[in-house]
Amino acid sequence: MEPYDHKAIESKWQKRWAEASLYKTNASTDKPKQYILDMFPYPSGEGLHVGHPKGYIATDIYSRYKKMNGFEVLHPMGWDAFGLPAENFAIKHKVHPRVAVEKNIANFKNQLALLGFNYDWTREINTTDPAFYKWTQWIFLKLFEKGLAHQSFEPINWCPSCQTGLANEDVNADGTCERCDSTVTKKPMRQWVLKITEYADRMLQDLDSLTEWPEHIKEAQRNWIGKKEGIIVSHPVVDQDFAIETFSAYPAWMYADTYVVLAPEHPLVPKLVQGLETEQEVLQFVSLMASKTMLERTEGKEKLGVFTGCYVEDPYREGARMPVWVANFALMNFGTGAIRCSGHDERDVAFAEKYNIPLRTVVGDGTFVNAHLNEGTLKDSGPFTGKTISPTLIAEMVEWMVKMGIAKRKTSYKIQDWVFSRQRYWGEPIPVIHCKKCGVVPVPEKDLPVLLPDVDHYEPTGTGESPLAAIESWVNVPCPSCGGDAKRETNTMPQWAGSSWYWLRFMDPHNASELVNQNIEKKWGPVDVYVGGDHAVRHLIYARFWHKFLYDINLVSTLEPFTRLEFLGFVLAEDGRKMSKRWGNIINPDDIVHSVGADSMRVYEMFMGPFENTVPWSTNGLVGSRRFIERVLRLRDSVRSEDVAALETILHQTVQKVSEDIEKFKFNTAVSALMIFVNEVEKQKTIGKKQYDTLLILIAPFAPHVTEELWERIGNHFSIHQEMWPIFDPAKATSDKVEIAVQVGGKTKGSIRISRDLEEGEVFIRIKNDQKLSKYVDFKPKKVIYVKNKIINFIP
RNA sequence: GCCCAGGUGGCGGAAUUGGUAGACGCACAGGACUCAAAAUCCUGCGAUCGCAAGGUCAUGAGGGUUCGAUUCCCUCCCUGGGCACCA
Repeated sequence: MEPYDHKAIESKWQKRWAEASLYKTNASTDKPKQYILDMFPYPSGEGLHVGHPKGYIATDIYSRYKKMNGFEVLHPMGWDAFGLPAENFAIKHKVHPRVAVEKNIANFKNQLALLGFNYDWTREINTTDPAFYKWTQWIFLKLFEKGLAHQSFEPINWCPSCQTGLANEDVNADGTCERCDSTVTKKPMRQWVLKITEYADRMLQDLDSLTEWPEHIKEAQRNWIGKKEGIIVSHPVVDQDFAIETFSAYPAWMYADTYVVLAPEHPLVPKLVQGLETEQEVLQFVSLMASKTMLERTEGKEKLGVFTGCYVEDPYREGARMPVWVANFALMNFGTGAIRCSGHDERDVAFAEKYNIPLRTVVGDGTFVNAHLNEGTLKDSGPFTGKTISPTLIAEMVEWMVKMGIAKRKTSYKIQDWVFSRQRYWGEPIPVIHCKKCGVVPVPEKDLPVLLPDVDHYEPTGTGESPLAAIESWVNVPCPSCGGDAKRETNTMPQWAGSSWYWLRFMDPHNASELVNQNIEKKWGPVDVYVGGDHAVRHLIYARFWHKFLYDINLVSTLEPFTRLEFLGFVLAEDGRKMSKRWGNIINPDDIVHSVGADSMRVYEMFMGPFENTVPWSTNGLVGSRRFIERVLRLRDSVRSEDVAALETILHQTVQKVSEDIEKFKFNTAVSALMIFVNEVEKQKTIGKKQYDTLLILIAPFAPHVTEELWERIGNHFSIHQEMWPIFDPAKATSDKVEIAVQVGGKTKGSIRISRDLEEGEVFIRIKNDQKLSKYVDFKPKKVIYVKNKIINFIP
């Protein structure tokens, strides 16, 4: 065998493929389409580590497989390059973000090129390209036009280190910034907000239609949307002419409530305490809470509150008055910001005991019963006394409350509107103009894109203004409406803007006049398989939101952007930790390609384990994949012109297994099936030419270079990647002999090789005649259980 | 606390309309080839008792259903992920 010179082979074929434009998508064909997409990368300055290409390898294999099965495949790649990481990198290294991004993209492309991917690079896109972000801005204007983008002045999440406002999705569960881990504070400021909440219900409901999405992703999105159905109850304030509305999700327990709690920022608090002797104390408490982050405010789950001195009427119990408190645990952004509290909630009980507020219970004998259980028989509950809580009863109670005018049905969501402006340089300028006379005026479509101007200082200002505000020549413009003096919006869009619609651009990347040509969208959309990790909530929520909006304005033809989602598991370092500069355990794919070749790396990453599992890198395992390829190379010396009959069955089985496994993204077992076949060929010592061709085609998506080389060496025509995928014959994939287990009383005693589909009596005779097995059946069985081609079990 | 996904050899993992647990690969051990080493090839490799034939135990733990359970049911433990003072 000639030595396996992976470097020569890989560079030779990468060049040939490029010269032949082998991977260019043919847009005008009658073939069925497949749109196979990776979550496009953020071109960071660190470059790729071996974990990054895992998903790209999978989509590469899948799209090669689909092409060989007669599909026209759209498999593009692009760059998500706006946002904080590029900007922070640029500030740190004192280069313009544009320059840094260009350099990083070039580096990423070189690294990807080494792995032999079949991307159609003629469709490459970049979110920071004005030709691209023109349309990102255009979508914003449409959102604005439809009332889904508006300015807000509510306090928002503010990262003091990144010096910008953040969306809820950008804040970790522990209240830190997702990018830099600084503690996020609240800051009141003007910001642009997208009304994603208007789509919350549809995004929740349509999750059920996404049958090819992993359950855990859908569950994460359900949690994030956080829909809760409940009721709103209005409580007239005693001796006042206004009322407080509370939200409750457990209507069966309303008769147990004895007091009401308001969130510190509830707008009625100042009005409620105005002129009362409690005013000072309450307002002090409110401003103390306002100065704290949510995390600090609820630290240690300690319950803090203050009595307003006011009471409200309880519409459930005539004459009953409920004291009104302000407390740290009530949240303004859920329900109405006001709650009824009872003796059936641990938190409410703890608070009441601390401040000596009387409690009531409506279920049980005084020992604590949690309302969340929705179980038990009601007492002291007006017309419902004596009834047992059930879904039917709850529905009945709500209906009665509505009829009596006590309550209204209300749905509350955890998801918040999307804070869409950033006070940073490296993002799409928000295309609006502020005019003293006309107010907010959208930039006319003909003036798009609003180019991001060059600026001397792109560091964040920290003043709540973006660095763009300092460029007077850019900021000052005539109002498009009245022609008077006006100023441009200086906030930019968040990193997630461009990635919220980019899959549409790939379909039609050079179209200057439309966001998407609808004929082309109907041809390619939606994405058939979308592959990536991370972003279970953010990117996938935002993308679904924009896609639904684009559907509503008749630009796309489907309700969902991604039919099937494959979520990948990461590659850990060999030491089991995350690959990170900090640990010094990063493995660079360039080094692996250099030492064992791209093909070995590709095979190994697919063989490591199930695609969705997070698995540590193993250099030993990598060597195993290299050995497999070397064995395939060596097999070439065993090729003869006639097919080997003894290999036919297993070859058909292998074709079947590999096809089914690629289809299901079970690449690890596909590789294993290929190894089993190669083992068998080695046992037979010989393989037919056509059989070897078939084997090479099966391996081609996994190891495209070496199979192309062998394809040529064995005298076939360029290119193996344009061959048709082999079809298996189900009849030939089953052998006529089977090995079945012989059991006595359910315990396996041995096995016997017999003809397929043999009758029970025949099997019994074979076992009787078998030297080893006959001794196990020298009794008269009470019962015999025979499962054809599987087991025979003799019950004594 | 609630929800989701998992728990199988020294390691990654395979097998589920219930039917021989540990495929495939790695690591390890022994052997062949070699002056030697690497590479390659052959053999072994869950635990335990046994010279062997063979037996017993074993898929997080404990119960259950079944001729038969990694697979189905119940209770519990652990790991990873999402949500969480959410009314």
